Amino acid sequence: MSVVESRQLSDLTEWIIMQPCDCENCAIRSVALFGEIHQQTVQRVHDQARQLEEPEGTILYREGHAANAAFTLREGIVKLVRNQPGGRSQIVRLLVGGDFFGAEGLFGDTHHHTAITLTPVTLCRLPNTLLEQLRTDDPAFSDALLGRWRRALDEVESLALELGNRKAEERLASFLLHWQRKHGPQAQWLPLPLSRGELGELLGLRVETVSRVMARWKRERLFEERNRLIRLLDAEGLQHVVDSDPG
Amino acid sequence: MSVVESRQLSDLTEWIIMQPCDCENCAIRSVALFGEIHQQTVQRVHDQARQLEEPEGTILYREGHAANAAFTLREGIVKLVRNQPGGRSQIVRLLVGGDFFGAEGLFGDTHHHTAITLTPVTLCRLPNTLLEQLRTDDPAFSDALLGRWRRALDEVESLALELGNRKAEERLASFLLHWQRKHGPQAQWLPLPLSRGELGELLGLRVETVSRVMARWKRERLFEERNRLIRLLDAEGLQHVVDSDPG
DNA sequence: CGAGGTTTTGAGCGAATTCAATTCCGGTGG
DNA sequence: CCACCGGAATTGAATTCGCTCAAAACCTCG
Repeated sequence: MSVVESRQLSDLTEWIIMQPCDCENCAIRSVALFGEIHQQTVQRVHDQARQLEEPEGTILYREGHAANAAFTLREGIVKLVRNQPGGRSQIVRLLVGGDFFGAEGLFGDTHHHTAITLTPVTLCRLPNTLLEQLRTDDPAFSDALLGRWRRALDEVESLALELGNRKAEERLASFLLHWQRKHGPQAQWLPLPLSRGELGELLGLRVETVSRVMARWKRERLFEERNRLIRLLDAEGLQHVVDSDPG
Repeated sequence: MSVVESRQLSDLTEWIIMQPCDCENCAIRSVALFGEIHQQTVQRVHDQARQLEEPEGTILYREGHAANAAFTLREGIVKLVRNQPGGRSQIVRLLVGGDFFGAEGLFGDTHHHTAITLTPVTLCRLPNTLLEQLRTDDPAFSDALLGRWRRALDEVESLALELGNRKAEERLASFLLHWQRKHGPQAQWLPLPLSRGELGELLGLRVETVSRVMARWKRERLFEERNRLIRLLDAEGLQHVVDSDPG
């Protein structure tokens, strides 16, 4: 577990401090869910959606619990975790600004993951009632959803590819490069708010394995790390690790 | 590779023998894509969709190629494969009767997988033009698509869970039980049209590993196998293998 | 400073792969 | 009908990779 104690998103007091979502001037509107949609729809969202901020380590919802709302992530990073009966768990997706998640309620389902913030986040909460309205009233909304879902499927398939076909070092190198791309290739210092254990949960490895490899790579100056930021010093070299599979 | 030589779905001659899809009385309509949809929509599909039959080993489409049509699988089994630069590949999904796949064209994308038949199949081909019409005209169609996509996401996440957290025997046992469930718990003999190598491609294991485990299980009479059919003799025992993880 | 969590490092073990060889099996042609 | 062929399945031996167990070093925060 993290050093941060788990908070629950359930206090009534939370609701009082929540602000209406500033949809009109939302800086990330172009990448967020409602980029492609009617002004009228945006207005409706504005009325019903609520923006909230949460610290690191907050459980936004739990696997198996009723799905009363979906979220749009504006700022920060969230992990979606799926648990196994046996006590282990798998991070199935890392969410960054602009991502939409938690809409299982649209199908009358409970949540399929546990969503936990890895950094302080700001997000918009979209109640089920709103989602239902949008789906029935604005066909562009369904299309947007469809696109999101397809992209999510794509990402998880890539993850399965990694898990099934690559060995430890390749997975780690591949992840670092992927993370770099996700934050723009020009970015120097990337946030990496994942513990070694969490990297393991994502890549199907044990803490010790992750630690060993990353410690060595730091010694070999393939990358450096400060606080929870990393900088790739030799992307070339990392790419070489990925490609070095004798398959 | 399989003993079946790869056929391509491209001959013009194929088109001549294709029949209009019998959507009205389609036996699997309730489970197929258009179960929940207007009569008018069904009619339109009837006009434009074409039913076709293909033998085992047919490549329906290739990863990276233009996505001109999607398919509904009526009978048979299809694998969706994703390739790695390094030459390896991962089966990301096994499709059975009623499944819908290959709709990447809806987003202007090329196909994200290679689709290969594992048995003789009958399927309906839905050209992009039809898909576009349906999406814009019938909101229920988008909803149905959404549901399909969500279920697919769910399955792939489960696969990632297997690949990331379980060891060889657990994955195999888990797969056999899952396959049993998929064909109805009461079914005695299940088709298993996957070679050992293909099971490995699905579960992230080498041929030899799969063969060793399955050969042992046959000796221990956990299941039996004839032609390409299997019968689970001790589902209890297999479940125990799955649960035996010390995690 | 001390406590609790995280990271690192070491040693030994077990699991799965690799390489290599043999057996099995269905189909083909003599 | 049977020998033969090619691909798939099986089995063995050696190796490598990642895991487990254990302990030490490191933070960070109270």
